[in-house]
Formats: sequence, C-alpha cells, structure tokens
Amino acid sequence: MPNRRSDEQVIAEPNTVAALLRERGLRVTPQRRAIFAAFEGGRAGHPSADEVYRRARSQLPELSRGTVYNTLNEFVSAGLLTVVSIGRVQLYDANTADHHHFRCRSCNRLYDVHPIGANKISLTDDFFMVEQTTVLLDGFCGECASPSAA
Amino acid sequence: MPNRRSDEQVIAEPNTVAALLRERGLRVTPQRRAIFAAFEGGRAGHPSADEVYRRARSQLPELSRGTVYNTLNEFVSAGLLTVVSIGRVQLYDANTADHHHFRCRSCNRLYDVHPIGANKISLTDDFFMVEQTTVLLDGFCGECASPSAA
DNA sequence: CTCCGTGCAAAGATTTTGCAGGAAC
DNA sequence: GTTCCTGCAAAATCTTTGCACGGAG
Repeated sequence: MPNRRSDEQVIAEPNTVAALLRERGLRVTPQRRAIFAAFEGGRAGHPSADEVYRRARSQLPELSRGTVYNTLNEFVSAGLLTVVSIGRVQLYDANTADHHHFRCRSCNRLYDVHPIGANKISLTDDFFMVEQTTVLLDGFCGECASPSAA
Repeated sequence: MPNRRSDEQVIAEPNTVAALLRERGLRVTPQRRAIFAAFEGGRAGHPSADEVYRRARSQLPELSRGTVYNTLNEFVSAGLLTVVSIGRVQLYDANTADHHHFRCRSCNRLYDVHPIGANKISLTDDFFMVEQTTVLLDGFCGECASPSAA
C-alpha cells in the first residue's frame, strides 16, 4: 500500500483495524477487534472459523460463535480476509495479497505460496512435493456479462 | 503429463464401470452403477452429492443418501472421480483428466477449463471474465517428506 | 437517540457412522 | 459361506438465522 493518508497520527496496530472497519462503514466493537486479532502475529496461519472462535474467545470469553461467523463473513465481504475452501471446511486468510496455497497431505498444514513474476510461483523456499494442482477461476461467464468492468 | 487428449472417451459403457470397480477390488452393485451413471451423458456437469442422489434415484428409487455419500467417497479414493470444493459444497467431477475450473459468480455454474500445453489454459472457447484466481497445490511438505509408496 | 452488532439458541445444510440384513464373489 | 455393501436413521460438523438487548456512532 504505497499511498497512505498521513494527515493524522499513524498509530500502528490496534488502530489499523478500527480504521479499516470505519473506512467501510462497519462499526468498531471489541468483538471485531478480538476476531481480527486472531489473525495477528506470526502464527496466524489459516484458521477455521472455529479456530478463530477459540483464539478470540481466549481474549473475550463472552464472544459467541454466531458473531464469529457473521463477522468473518463481513470481513470477507469487506475485503479484509479471503477464504480457502479445503474439503468441507473454510479457512480464513488475512493475507489479501495475491498468493496461493500448498496443502500437505500428511500434516494437513496449509502453506502460503508466493507468486514471483507474472505467472510463476516459487516452491523453493521450502521443499514441496506437489502431487496435484487445483486451479479455480472465478468471475463472470459470457452469459452473465459482467457489470463491474465493461 | 496428461496424454489422453482425444475426446470424452473417459466416461463409458456400463461394462467399463464394472471393470473399473473390479480392477480396484470394489464390488459391482446396481447402486454403484446407478451412481456412476449419474455422470454420464453430455450434461453430466459437476453435480453435488445430493444432485447425484437425485439423478441416481430416478433410476433406482430405493437408493439411500448414505450409500451415495459412501460410494462417492470410494469412487474418489479409487480415482474414478475428483472433488471440487466450492464454499462448503463438494462437487464431483467424472473428468479425471488434467483440467481446471471456472465458476461464474452470477449463475454459479462451473465450467471446465482445459490446459493447452504445459502451464497454459484456454479461456477463449467461451467468454470468461476472470476476477479471481485460486491455486491450491497439494502433496507433501518438507517436514513430511514422503515417498508416494509406503 | 437510532441502528447496528451481539448473544443465545434453534434451525439448516451437508456429510458421516452404526447396525443388521442381503447381495456379490 | 464370507465379506462387503446397503438402507435406515441418528449423529456429527459446520454455518446461518431470528429475536431482543445493549453499545457504537
């Protein structure tokens, strides 16, 4: 994000969430802060809704599951998070930059795979033995001519 | 890697199903034939388990949902089908050849996208407006270094 | 003050599992 | 005759929804 409005204080962490939410007309609440906080720190990973629930709850015990689901959906709509569907579970990813994922069939962990250049990805940072590649594109098909970029 | 470039010869006669099943030590039953038949014909598409259930049931009314789920899972394990996770729904695909998918955000339809050459795909057959690309690799990570046979 | 967001719990949707009888081999 | 498959139904998962209260703006 190169262009940042610096007319005011640039307070770092907790404030950013609030700013992001307000920017999209969403209210700022302790619950939302706790939920967003579940993605911070190095070990954020790709938590499921339930994992987010557990993490956020350790910080805000009254938090309810429903709120977590609602909030995650709103964060996704707002572009703060993305979703990765793995089997029948949805995993949430706070890394909204362009990247892909590698899933280990053995330990089930989900790794980020970063693009290098236009259509290449780097698999050399770690040692990955790729057995299957799944590509899912989405957008608008011919019959549903898109409104957004015509 | 993929050599079967010819046609839709992948799906075939009732007899082939039996052969395929037997080949993997699976028993051949009317239920399994009906379930497999749900993928035959031009409009096979990418049915959900429930859609398979509906289709197969029209041909074998006593069929139960549980059997459909069990069977689909076995077919996937046996390599006869593959799964595409879209949100919290799993769609089954009888096309086991190397290919990808395009999902329309408007009509929700799932189209096949065929690879042309090593790392290219063709989007020109129809008119697709791609808004997002999701790539999911899977296999074994460094820590789980694992030979395919064990 | 006015709404939106939350908690709670129940409903929904999808998939899995346990068990006894029956079919496939 | 064994063994695996099936039907049925209940359970397990994961997610959404309805409603009244309380906090954010």
